[in-house]
Amino acid sequence: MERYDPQAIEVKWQSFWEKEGYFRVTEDRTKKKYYLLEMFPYPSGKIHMGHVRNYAIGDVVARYKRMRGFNVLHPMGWDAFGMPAENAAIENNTHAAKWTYENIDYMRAQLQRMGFSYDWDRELATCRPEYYRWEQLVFLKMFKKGLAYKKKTYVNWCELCQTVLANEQVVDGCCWRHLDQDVVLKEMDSWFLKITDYAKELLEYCDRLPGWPEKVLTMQRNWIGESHGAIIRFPIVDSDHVIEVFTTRQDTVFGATFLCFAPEHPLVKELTKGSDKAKEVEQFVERTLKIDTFMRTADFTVKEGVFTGRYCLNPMTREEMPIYVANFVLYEYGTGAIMAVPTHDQRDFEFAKKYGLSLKIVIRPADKDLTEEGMIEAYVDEGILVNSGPFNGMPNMEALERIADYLESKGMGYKTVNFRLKDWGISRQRYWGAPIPIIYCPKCGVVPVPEDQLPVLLPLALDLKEGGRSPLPYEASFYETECPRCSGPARRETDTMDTFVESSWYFERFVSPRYENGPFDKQKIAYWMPVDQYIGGIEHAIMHLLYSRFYTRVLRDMGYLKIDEPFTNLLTQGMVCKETFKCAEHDYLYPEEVKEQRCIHCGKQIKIGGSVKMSKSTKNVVDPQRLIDRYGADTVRMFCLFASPPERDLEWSDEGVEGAWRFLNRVWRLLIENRERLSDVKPYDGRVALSSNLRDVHWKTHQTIKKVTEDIEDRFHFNTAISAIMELFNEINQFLNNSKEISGVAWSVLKEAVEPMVILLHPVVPHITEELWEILGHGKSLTTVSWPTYRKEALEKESRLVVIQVNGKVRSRIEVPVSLAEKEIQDQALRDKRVQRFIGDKEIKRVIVVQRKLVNVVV
RNA sequence: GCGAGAGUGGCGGAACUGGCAGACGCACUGGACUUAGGAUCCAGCCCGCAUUGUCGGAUAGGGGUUCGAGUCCCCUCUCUCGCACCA
Repeated sequence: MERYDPQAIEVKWQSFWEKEGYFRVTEDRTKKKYYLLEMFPYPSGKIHMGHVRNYAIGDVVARYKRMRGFNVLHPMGWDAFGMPAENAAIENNTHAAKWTYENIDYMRAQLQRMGFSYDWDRELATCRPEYYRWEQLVFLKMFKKGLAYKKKTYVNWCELCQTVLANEQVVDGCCWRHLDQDVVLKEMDSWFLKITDYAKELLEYCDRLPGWPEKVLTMQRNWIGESHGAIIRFPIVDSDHVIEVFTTRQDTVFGATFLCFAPEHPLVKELTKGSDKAKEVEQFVERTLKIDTFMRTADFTVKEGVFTGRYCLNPMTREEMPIYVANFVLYEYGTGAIMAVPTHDQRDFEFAKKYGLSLKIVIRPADKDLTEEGMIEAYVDEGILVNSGPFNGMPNMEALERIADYLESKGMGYKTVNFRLKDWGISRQRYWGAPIPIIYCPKCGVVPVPEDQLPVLLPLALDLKEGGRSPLPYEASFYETECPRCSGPARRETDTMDTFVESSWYFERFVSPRYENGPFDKQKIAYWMPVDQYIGGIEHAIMHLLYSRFYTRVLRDMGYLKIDEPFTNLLTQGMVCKETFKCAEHDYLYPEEVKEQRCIHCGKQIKIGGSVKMSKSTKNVVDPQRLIDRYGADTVRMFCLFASPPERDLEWSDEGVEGAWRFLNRVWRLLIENRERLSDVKPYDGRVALSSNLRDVHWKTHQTIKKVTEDIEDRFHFNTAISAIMELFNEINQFLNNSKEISGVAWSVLKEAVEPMVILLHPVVPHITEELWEILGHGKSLTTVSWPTYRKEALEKESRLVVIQVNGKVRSRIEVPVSLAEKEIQDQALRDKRVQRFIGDKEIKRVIVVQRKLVNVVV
């Protein structure tokens, strides 16, 4: 008998599909389009299990939709700019570009070996000028519309490296390359994209994305963080300055007794300049800024601050309020300053207690009395206004509105909506990224590179400087240029763009990846966009998806496309996890470093850790390549899909892979052993009456088609779809094993079961099914075969099992005809011997009958 | 810390709308076949039992709603993801 030889079969069909060009698509108006996209990978070296899982999920959907008659766009490309290339260049003494392109070649071959049905003609890499030139163009257009602007910001800086550090390069407040070197915050001029202009729309459209998981939408809503409130102006004593604060509690303004600045606030320096407080304040600011923001502002962190020596006036009471700098105030949120109402805000209360600042109650609860002296925490609930001049006696919810109106009428402030969302900082002081197309001219200032001079090429003949510094600011041939306006000597921007910019529009470039007259061909974009189904890791739930939604709107407002949202449906898949091995001496160990629960280096007993996301740092990775070599791509695909539903984390199990392998072998054997008989008959057509065994096979066949179709179509639960196919297989197999002689009718029923089984399996394990389909005597490739449909008549059964409970506990089961009336079922249930035993002589209080399912007798 | 999720046998998971808890697979145990088995086939497999019963208990822990809760509500615990320069 022919053995199942996945290596031979898989390569055979991969080259067949490629030769026939089955997955290359063009705009075909006779078919419904379906744009399926998985998040493109960063070319880090070789594919990992996370990729395999993500793309296996996508490939099932792509192949399924094709079989349902859709014109499926399924592209793949590379998110090719980024920091790991720079790190690898330093470590391996190579060039970021060389490293990246080699990785791409290797990983492309791996993806092809997995049999994913991509249209490879559309492949793109974001590090190619043909790609990033359009990003530069869009940047220029954004600059001209005021959507790209520069402002000061703070970055992590290592004095030894003389470079900016990414958050992940900061370890416990120190540089990752110099663990004894404190990271300092350095002020820097950076480019920002004005995503806040779209905050309102991005928020509102969260309600119009029914195809997205609710948890992702909730996270996005919270991230955007809309809050309604007011800006209130506090004039500074002995100064022309007015401090604006944002508050959602303008109802408490009469109780504001001091004011706090965020440490970064520029007015802090100005107000203390030359005063005796200057030094103390500066030291506090410096100390505070070293602590990262979320530790600094955590609830449990002690509220700290320093008095600036200056005062401002409460615009309502005209009383003087001391001005502080406080650790819990965020510069990035609101105006970077707050009015402190210690009686009605817990943080303000703690701060006031610590520094002996005055308290003034302005809201009184209905049910109890409050006194300033007796307060042990802030009163933050609703109540009636007191000590608030004309607003006394007003419920605070009403006062919110009325006080805002009053402030507005007196010019002391205005109602406003504030968002937590900040503008998107895109400047990176890095080499391996897309250059920002701006020129600085001593005479003309900030000048955009003329569009006809694009792209600003990233010079490839450069190496990273000491400490990983970008060579761009040191490379005269790059930065020296002439001003496009005055032709005088000028300097290029040497910052590159955040790689999130590339991934914010690649899905739009895929519709016309070689188009040379603009970022995309409008006709094609009109046909393909939006993406019907986007699939990727849950870790991108906020930033990547929000940036993409923003960027798509920017392109819309520039007239490039007419859609609002890029992704109609979203599937967020969980991580691939595995247990870890840890040795007391040698830290994390690879599985091959463990022998009989001991470390092979020192012989110490190892500790088996809980299952966490596969990663190099915890050494719990499984290399997909090894599995492909051993079992073939089909087995790997099957395991990834079978082990858990996509949105949950996947628990890695080598034994589970073995199980998938065995199942494919069983399917293979069943067909090979019966190939002659199966190819000789026609599938059962429903005309001849069947014996009960055969009727079960027939029923199971149609039941399985229904179940698998619904599992894939409605909820992407491939694990249960595969289970259902396994059940059908078991049914067929058992029939074959239990029958001494198999009639012609039986063979036809078996064929009616086996063929859909092969087709249903095809999206999951495309190679083996193609081979089996051929063995069954079919000429055409399975990729062109339609998805099977089930016959309703085949699913009808004449009787039904009804569960009988007494007081909610199952006590008996009866078979009843489907047509039996509710009353009849109830009677039959009550007559049941076992039920009677449990009822005994107790009184029947109530009987609940659920049609065709259950009877509950309450006694 | 804040925001969002998740928790079911030895393990991965199933139970989709509140209606038989544990489908399917793995591991394990016993048997068959075999020169051999890490191949294959058959059977068993949540826990408990001084009543082996279509008995009792059991879906992280505690409480509630309901004729009925893994599923809905409240509290607690644990784990995971995101937190704006990793992608």
